[in-house]
Amino acid sequence: MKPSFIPAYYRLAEDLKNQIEAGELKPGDMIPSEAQLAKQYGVSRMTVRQGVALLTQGGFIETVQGKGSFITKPRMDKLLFKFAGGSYLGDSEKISSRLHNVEVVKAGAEIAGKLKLATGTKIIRIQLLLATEDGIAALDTRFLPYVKGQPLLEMEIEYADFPELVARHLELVPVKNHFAISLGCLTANEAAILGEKHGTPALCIEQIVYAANDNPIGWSKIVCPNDRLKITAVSQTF
Amino acid sequence: MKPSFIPAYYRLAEDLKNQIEAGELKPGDMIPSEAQLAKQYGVSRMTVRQGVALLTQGGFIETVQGKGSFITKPRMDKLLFKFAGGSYLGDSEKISSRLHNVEVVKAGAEIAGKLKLATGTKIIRIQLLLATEDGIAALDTRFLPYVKGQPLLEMEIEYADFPELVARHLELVPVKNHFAISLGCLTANEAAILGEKHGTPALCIEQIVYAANDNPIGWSKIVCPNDRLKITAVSQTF
DNA sequence: CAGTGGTCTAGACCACCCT
DNA sequence: GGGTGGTCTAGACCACTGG
Repeated sequence: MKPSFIPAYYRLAEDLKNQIEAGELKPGDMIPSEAQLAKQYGVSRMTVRQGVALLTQGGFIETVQGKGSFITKPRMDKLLFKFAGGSYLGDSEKISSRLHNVEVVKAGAEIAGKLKLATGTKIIRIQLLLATEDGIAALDTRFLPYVKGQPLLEMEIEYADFPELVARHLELVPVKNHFAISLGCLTANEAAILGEKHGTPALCIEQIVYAANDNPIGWSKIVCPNDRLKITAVSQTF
Repeated sequence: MKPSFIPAYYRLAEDLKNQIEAGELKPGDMIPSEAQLAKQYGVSRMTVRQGVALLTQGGFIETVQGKGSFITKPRMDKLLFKFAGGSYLGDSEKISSRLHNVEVVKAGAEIAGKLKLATGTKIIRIQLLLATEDGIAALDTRFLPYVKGQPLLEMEIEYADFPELVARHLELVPVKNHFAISLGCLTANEAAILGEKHGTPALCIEQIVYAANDNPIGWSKIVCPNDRLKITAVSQTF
């Protein structure tokens, strides 16, 4: 309120956070009550609550009505993966993508199922080659419904995120992105492009983009038969 | 304020959220100003702000000082993976783990490096076999520093999360968990246990648990030479 | 300049928890 | 009951944005 370059609630939150990180307050401990903090810092209770809310958001404390606010144990079971760029590949890695081909094809049973379309429906297949400094790392095959009179620009394909690309082509807003990572085998087509044998084991990263109402609007599968792709994540406390 | 089973700020947030989800408010649109909403709902501005804060937290809007609050595009590049149970395996899958062996061994160069210990330091190696209904799926090999006079109970090993186990053994608080997923090959030891050949390609899930000051206190490596393990995630909007 | 969000107050009443 | 957090008010002043 008075003279302070930073908000009072922020100072309060930082103070408590420092106490937690210094170990003065341990998991399970209760922080001072809002009334106490208000008195101690000479601010109103609403201001205290604003500071406490920050800590709650940051996952440092949990508040329980009628009891108090308590220091939490860091959670280790929620992991945040951040994907970047058109290729959705991990973190700090330097990965470049190159367009391999674009074709309009008829949906096979598998793809038709994933995109909830009838078998044989025209769809667009885009294939990108992903490379690190060590050479070609993986193949990204993407499918999206074919929309008549909606040309795809090469520029768009190479530089847009997949959800972004799908959204632009279909003029829809993507709302959900589902990922699955597993060990799989190269299909004949994939093997041919990558210069490997059909059936070679590979890291598979599957991605389905949904619009509203759980309507699938795009499918992507990255296959990597080598160790050049690495997906990393750090636990998050919420 | 008056009689309402649900808080006023919550009603306000729900109203706006519904308008967004119904498409009445599109990405980029500005929501009514706080003053307008206060008047419209007959509540004070602080109450409005509380509701707006909810939407901000939920990732539905972004507020810009001096301009207003605007509907955001859903983010697709942040993915939340949830791991469950001692085996850290994906989602809805039914996976059971069975203790294979526990030994005190001397750290080789690789493990010593990961845990920032001197080569040859005594460490505990725990190996768990993971199985689905279809059979054995993977091998989880865990390493943690050996602490004299701190026995490990089998119960603990089988049922605790790895970070939890490490924490209990070392009497430290784990604060960070780093994951890396890639394609690797079975070591001779892993292959022998799993009944596969040395060098067989496998899905590798590496996990390092850190305490304060980026001090590594545990390392785990899951190897899966088949397709029975699947890691899934859904995009999160923050 | 007017309009917006950002911070803050000094109270109030309520719902919940414990003893 | 007394203590806790949860909600809410009716103002105030500030900082930032835009025309």
